[in-house]
Amino acid sequence: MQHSKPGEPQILIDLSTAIIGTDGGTFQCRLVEDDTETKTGRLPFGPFVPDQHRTMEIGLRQWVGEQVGVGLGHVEQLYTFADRGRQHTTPGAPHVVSVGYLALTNQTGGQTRAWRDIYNFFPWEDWRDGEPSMLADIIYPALDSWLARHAERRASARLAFGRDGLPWGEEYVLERYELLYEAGLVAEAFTDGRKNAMPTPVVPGEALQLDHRRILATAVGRLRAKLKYRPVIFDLMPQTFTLTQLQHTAETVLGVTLHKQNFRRLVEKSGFLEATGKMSKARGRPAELFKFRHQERSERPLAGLRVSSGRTRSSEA
Amino acid sequence: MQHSKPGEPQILIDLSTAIIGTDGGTFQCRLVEDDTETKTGRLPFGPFVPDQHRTMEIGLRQWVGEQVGVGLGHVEQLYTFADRGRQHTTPGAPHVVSVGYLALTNQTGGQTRAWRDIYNFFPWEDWRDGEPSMLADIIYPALDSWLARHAERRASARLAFGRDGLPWGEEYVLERYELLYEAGLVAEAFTDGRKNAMPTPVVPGEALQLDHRRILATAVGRLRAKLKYRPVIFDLMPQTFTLTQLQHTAETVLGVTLHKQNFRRLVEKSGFLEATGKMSKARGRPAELFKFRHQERSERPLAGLRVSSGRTRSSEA
DNA sequence: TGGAATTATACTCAATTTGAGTATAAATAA
DNA sequence: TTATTTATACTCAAATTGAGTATAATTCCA
Repeated sequence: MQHSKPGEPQILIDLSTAIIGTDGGTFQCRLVEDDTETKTGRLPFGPFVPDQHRTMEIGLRQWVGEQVGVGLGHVEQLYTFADRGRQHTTPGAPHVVSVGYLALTNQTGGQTRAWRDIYNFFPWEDWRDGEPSMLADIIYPALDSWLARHAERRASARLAFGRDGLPWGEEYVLERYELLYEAGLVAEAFTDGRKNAMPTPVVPGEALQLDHRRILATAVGRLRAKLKYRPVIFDLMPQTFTLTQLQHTAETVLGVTLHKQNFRRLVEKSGFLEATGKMSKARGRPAELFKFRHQERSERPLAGLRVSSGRTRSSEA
Repeated sequence: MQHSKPGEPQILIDLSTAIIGTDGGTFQCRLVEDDTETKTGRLPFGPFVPDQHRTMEIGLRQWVGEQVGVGLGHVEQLYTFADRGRQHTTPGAPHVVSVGYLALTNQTGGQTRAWRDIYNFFPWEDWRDGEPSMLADIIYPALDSWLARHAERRASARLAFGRDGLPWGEEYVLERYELLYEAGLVAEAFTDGRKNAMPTPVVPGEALQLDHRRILATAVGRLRAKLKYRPVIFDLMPQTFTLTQLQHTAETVLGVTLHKQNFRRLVEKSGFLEATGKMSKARGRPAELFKFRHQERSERPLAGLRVSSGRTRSSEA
């Protein structure tokens, strides 16, 4: 069990963070604008330097602090990606492993253009107006022709995309992206030099540098799953908010619409909310402003936020 | 964003795997016997060598294959640990980061003594005979005296150990172990040189080398959580099994007892089981032998295996 | 040989949770 | 002052869950 011999290429670890927030119905991720030749964006990231950073999370906070100026709420490690051929591809260079993190913030911002709508990168994930037509029009035909040659992936595709009567599971974001990558239908498959990749991406959706779209997919999938059993949604909210604002945030993250009255019932009995007595002023009847009870955070697992979808936005009109 | 400069110590990545199985009511983990000076065991592990291993999972399978001879079912990456002071502590040596994996097997074995009962390492996690008395006798007093000096960890401790009327959440295995470590009550805290650590471990439970008990705690916590929403339990079962055997496996993993009739109902309607028509022969009335329907694996998320505990073993008598 | 003990399985029933509404209240906009 | 918009309260049936009771099919052993 020798470790590495002198001649072997070094391993470097990159910490890459998907900083996620919402802003009035848009689902945002903080990107860093690079002046590289490629026009694609990237996540804030930087090397993990063990001598300077006692833990990876400390390193992450340093890079985020240097590259981005937002306060972070919940921070969580996602996954460590090390597949050859999906990171830096310069031959002979040290091998780079990336450790992906998810960080939540309630400070998304208009000030810079660095906040991008996450559904730009995964347009098939937004079902708030019903099933995106690109699924039936573009994705399913392309996927099916690939599945014809790769029958062993059929079951995964059924589950991931909820086909043949299976339900769409909003948390399978990574599984869907990975299938599209394997099938050669997204831009990164071509960039990474996969044999079956199409030179022009078949599926709509903007690419990111390196494996950052994969990390972002992992982040979104994890966040969607976590929303259902932990009170992380409050890290995306301002100090006080109405129940409708809270619901819109949940809908934005999950990419589906929810039944209003049932959402109310769920969230009210969860015990996480405290009425402030103040009222919001907007168009219709004013709504009560609530705030998150911090003491409760660690007590209850927030059983709820089960997805029981309401009507879609379009059918609501 | 320079990567590493020439003089900096190298980073090495270790792949460490908790191989978990069950055998007639015992919850087992495969350890490797080392002839080091310490008498503590370790998980199978080895370095990740990017030039030889296209992915980390390939590397893992190589190390497991070389050190252990079992077939693996479900394999899943757990977490990447890099805290300074909790891995190899030789000063000046390259910094080692460990990527922990969980692997399930149905081939645990009497042949070697390398299979150890997981509850040896976490005796407070086994509630099948009711709440272990060491909690009230040893752990809570010691923890409380530490919490008196660390009020900021009070809320985490309440949640992790289910105190003041909160329920015991069987999946918080890692959170409990980490609190005991932070409080200096387990052997590794002393080995790692934490200031508040007791020279003799206060809390019962065998230690492992390096941070392997932490990785094992992560594995058990993840497995317990996953059991409730994915059909991973079948990776621990032999080809055919009775419903009671299945229930015993679930109870062994979760560390609690379950209500028999309701467990039946849950698992029968899940659609994962196929009756074989054969019968088991044992003491009482023969039970039907079932097998896992592989085609179903990817279809249903196995909503169930909610923990609704039955009577404890002791009160059953 | 014939209970007693042991284990498996079927079925019941009340309490709770969920899904999908209807009804009504309190504002603004025209 | 009436339509529109949004918020909130309440209802009701279906499904799920928690906790049993009842009964069937074996082996153990006196």
